[in-house]
Amino acid sequence: MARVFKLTDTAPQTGDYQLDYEALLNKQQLEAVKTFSGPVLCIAGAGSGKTRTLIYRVARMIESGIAPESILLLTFTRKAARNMLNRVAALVGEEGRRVSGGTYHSFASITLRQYGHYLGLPANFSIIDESDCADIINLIRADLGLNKKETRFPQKKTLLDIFSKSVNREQTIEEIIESDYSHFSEHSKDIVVILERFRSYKKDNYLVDYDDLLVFLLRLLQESEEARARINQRFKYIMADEYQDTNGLQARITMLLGGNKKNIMVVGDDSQSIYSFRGARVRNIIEFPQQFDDCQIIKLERNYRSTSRILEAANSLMQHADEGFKKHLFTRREEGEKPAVVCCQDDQEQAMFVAARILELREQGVSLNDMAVLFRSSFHAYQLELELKRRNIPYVKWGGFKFLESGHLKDIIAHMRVVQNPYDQVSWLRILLLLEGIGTQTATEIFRKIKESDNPFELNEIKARPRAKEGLKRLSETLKNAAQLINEKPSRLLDLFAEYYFPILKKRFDDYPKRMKDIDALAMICQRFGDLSEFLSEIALEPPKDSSDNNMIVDSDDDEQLILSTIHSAKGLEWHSVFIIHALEGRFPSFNAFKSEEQLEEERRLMYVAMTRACENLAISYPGTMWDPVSGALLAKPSRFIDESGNDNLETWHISR
DNA sequence: CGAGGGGTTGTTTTT
DNA sequence: CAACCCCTCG
Repeated sequence: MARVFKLTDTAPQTGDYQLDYEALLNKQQLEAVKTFSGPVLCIAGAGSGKTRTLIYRVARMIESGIAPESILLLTFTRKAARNMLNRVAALVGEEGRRVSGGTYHSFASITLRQYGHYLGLPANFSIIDESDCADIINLIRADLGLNKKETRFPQKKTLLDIFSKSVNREQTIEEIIESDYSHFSEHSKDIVVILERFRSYKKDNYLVDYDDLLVFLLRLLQESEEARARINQRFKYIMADEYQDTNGLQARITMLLGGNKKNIMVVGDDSQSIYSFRGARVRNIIEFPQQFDDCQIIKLERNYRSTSRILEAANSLMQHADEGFKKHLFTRREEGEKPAVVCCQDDQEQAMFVAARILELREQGVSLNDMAVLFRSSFHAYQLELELKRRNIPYVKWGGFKFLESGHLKDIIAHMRVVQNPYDQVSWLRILLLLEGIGTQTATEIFRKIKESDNPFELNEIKARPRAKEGLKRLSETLKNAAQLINEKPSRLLDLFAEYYFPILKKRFDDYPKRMKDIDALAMICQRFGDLSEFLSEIALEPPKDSSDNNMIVDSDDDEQLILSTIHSAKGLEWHSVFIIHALEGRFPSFNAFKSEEQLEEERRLMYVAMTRACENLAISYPGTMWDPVSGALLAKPSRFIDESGNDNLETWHISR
């Protein structure tokens, strides 16, 4: 009898672990945790303890003697990464902090600073965010005279969307225009010209945008064998979370990071893929195993989160979906209450219902922190926000609004950028336009002079109208002072500019006290950084957008707060009680999704994500009728997803006044 | 050329 | 409720 001897390079499993993995995990979770080598696909249904599994896997690796630095954990948000590293540290101690991790974008940023020279990219490149890109595109468009066309020409934001889709979906500009923006097809030549100018602008100014980060990282791994070898040397175990939301570039990056050993574990759930609008491909996770001959597939189907009533409704919804991996979530939790379906008269009544029900639950002892209201798009919550304010219910809103996108903070940051890079055109224009007596013409003219000058902060000689003199002088003085502080902590610079900016703020905005508080909050964040360029690139990469990042943007005297969130931002989280509002055809599913079957599928998965956030209580509500100003239609049909969740699984509630 | 008023527009979702 | 466009006045 021949014996097949299986070679593994897994550390000895002698059982001398500090943690009792067998007792702490279920069978499937344990299997995922114990398998270190080779490719592994872990299909983790909603609430199945995915994060727990990842954390214990890292813990066990470290306990087995694997160097924490050689483990790379790629997650979707930096918040998730930080959260995970904290939990690992709580399990195995400080060693856990040495695990490498972050988003694909932040990983790209760090790696490119180190190895970018292999591509001819200088280490001090600046990362620019979306609105920076939009500003640059605006400059180019004006320069080309394309802003004064008789026929409708796409807005800067739309142009940026087209460029970004083209990168992330790996299609040509023409293809994107044809499929998504066919009404602009007559302009496709001009759009391509703008893209070319945009690219060379970024190259000349050492600017890198979000999409470039991925493109350059992939190129680095593909083209420089030396860089790839060094990176593979460093990272021996790759784990990627939320793999269903990766795009083609990210998938190839993951494969290349795996090197020859292919110690790659990807975790995700094809039913929760909700980012195809920015190029995510469910295919990545579905076809993952086919790229290897020895891929292990582990499914986590036991749900620990929701009551069985909620789970039944969610399962029923997904029976209408075109699923990749068949799975059926089950729970051993109690039955619980049926999810409620609440038909309200209109938007206003819905807001009143949600607010009143929240207060009722609050009376019953549910903390506001354990409740959340979820919606498809952030503006769906406007009415509710008014109602909550009226009733003094404290809340925080996630998604939509971005802290750093507000004008006053961008102004401050523009000043800091100019100190870092005195030839940054977009920032110069921005700060010059703030001055009295200076408009676009003068500002452009001044910048031309600055570009040729050896002493860019010397503005006193510049010719401008008399009323602009005073402002220019003050700006010039401040910038010269700032230049002295360039190697100090960036918060000193920020303080300097905050003082300089205050009179401008006061004149420009009536609500300046509120905006001043934002600037203070930014100063708070800034204190964490020791170096100007570090601050500027971090802030571009992950705009801190809510108080949950311990950024203290919200007054901390309310320790109990209700969460309002877009479903996208609610990913991975859970609450005792969840409200889903505006479940109305045209809102959710959104009008924009009626165009194609795939987009409707994605809306359904979005509803699935929303429903599975709830542990005990779920209420789905909709206004009976509502006027939609965009389409000019009267929306009056409840969302198809309510029916699909199964009438037997739901309980209808009526409102009485 | 700049400032300020007024009207219009159109809003998915995020790194 | 923005951001944007267009207009008029100084």
